[in-house]
Amino acid sequence: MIMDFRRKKLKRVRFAPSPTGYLHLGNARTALFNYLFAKHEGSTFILRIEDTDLERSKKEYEEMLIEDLKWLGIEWDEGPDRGGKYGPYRQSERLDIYHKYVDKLLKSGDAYYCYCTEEELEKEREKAIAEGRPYRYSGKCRNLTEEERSEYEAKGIKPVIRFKVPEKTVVFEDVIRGVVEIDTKEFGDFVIVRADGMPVYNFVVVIDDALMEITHVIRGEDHLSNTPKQIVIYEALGFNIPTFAHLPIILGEDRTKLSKRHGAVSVRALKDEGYLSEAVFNALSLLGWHPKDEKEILPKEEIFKQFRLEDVNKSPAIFDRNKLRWMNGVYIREILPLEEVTKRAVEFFEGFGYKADFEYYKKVMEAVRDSIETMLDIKERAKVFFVDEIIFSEDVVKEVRSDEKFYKVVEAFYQKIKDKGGISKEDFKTITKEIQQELGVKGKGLFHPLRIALTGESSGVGLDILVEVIGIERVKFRLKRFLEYFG
RNA sequence: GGCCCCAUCGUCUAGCCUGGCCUAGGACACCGGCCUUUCACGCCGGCGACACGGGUUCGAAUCCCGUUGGGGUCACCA
Repeated sequence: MIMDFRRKKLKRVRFAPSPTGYLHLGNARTALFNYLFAKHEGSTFILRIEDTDLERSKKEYEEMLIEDLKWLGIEWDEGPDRGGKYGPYRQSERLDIYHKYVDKLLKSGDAYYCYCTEEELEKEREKAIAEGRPYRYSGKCRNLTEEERSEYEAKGIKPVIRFKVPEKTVVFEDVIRGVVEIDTKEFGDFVIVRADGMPVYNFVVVIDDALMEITHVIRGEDHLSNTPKQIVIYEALGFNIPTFAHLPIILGEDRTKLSKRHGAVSVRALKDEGYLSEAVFNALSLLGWHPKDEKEILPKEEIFKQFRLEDVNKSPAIFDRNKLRWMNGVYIREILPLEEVTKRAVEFFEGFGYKADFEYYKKVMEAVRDSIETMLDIKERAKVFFVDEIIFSEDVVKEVRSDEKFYKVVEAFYQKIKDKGGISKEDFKTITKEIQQELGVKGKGLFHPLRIALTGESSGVGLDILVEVIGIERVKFRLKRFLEYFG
């Protein structure tokens, strides 16, 4: 029994963004797949902030990252905002830890000081490119004598620290890509500590993943070529090597890696454009992965249940906005309860200057939710519930004038309601039935004039609902305006 | 350019490992129709793909080789 318990060691995964901008969809998908894996396996999910690039990292970005992740519905067990046994979870706060391991590598001879200046290296690099061969660091400073070192120091050159890469072929098995083999000749001795003393990504990521006891490193395919660099460090330090899973990257419509230049591809932008987090969550989980049956609208629990890393496909995917739009529409009209969609819609109503109380918003949402796909669509679709000053376009004027029944229909309707104190959907139906019989108009011939009179538009929500929601006084007001305008 | 990865409708994908059930399935988009006395939702139908060329095999989307195309990566960024 005790053995059994020990064997069931919890898996630990992490999402490690650098706070250099908004959370974009590529990273969001990586975070999501880590989260899905954690949920499926019952493992621990860690958020770690990779802010060793002092130039680009900003505290504000970290806060936005956390906000966006939470909005998406991704939760972590340990992180900079909530602590945990393996903290701190911000790399800028772990510098002393890194330096301990740098010293260790220096002592064991696995790392060395390098005094080559950036200018020198740049020259070498240019030369290599000119000669058509790939650039690798020459290893010039690998075996400096104490005298040579003191000479450089005396000149005031601040050294970087490089890892002494052993000559070998690194082999590892990636959960998604299978066996990957890369020769260390491909990269050569790389920098692990900058001249300013700040350690570099490929080094710190190893220390953190090892110390935080990460068992599965799930990240974007763009890190595939970094993996052997990291493995040689794991080996030099005697750490356990985690299991790797490199996700296919997400491409923009031009088939290159998704980035800022592809326009609004941050989750923040999606949120502002009126997408629901549930829909984004659902759509993102279908990029590179798919459930066993053909149902695509899936509640989170179902995704947790079915998600398996082994089922993630290898080919990159282009993010399909159209499908997200459609899916968002499904969530708006079918999945979320009316009360909930209305809550989400409030800020948009207010943003459009459509002022009303929650109950009114709810009625409007009930009327329009079948015909909108994002909250931004509310602006056009719900306008008729808020704006009484209708402007008749030239085309409308022409149309009304050219059809004598047009005016008559509206007038007849007005006559029937002008003394009423209220109007319901049913009232509307009865009245239109009467007009149908009296004037001999039906279908479009009947509804179109009323729609124009009440909204100025030739399409929109069901009129029976419209009149009920805006109420008798506003109906009278709008009809009277029409009649006066064309009378 | 070196190295690595990928390759099914326009897009997301099922099938590929364990060849025959594939006349290649689903979804979005698009087109047409039905429902609705108006709008929308919904329903039904249509269009549309195994990158190419060689093998292997009785049989290949599925296995092998090559070609082409696309992508990633080559920092004192992450």
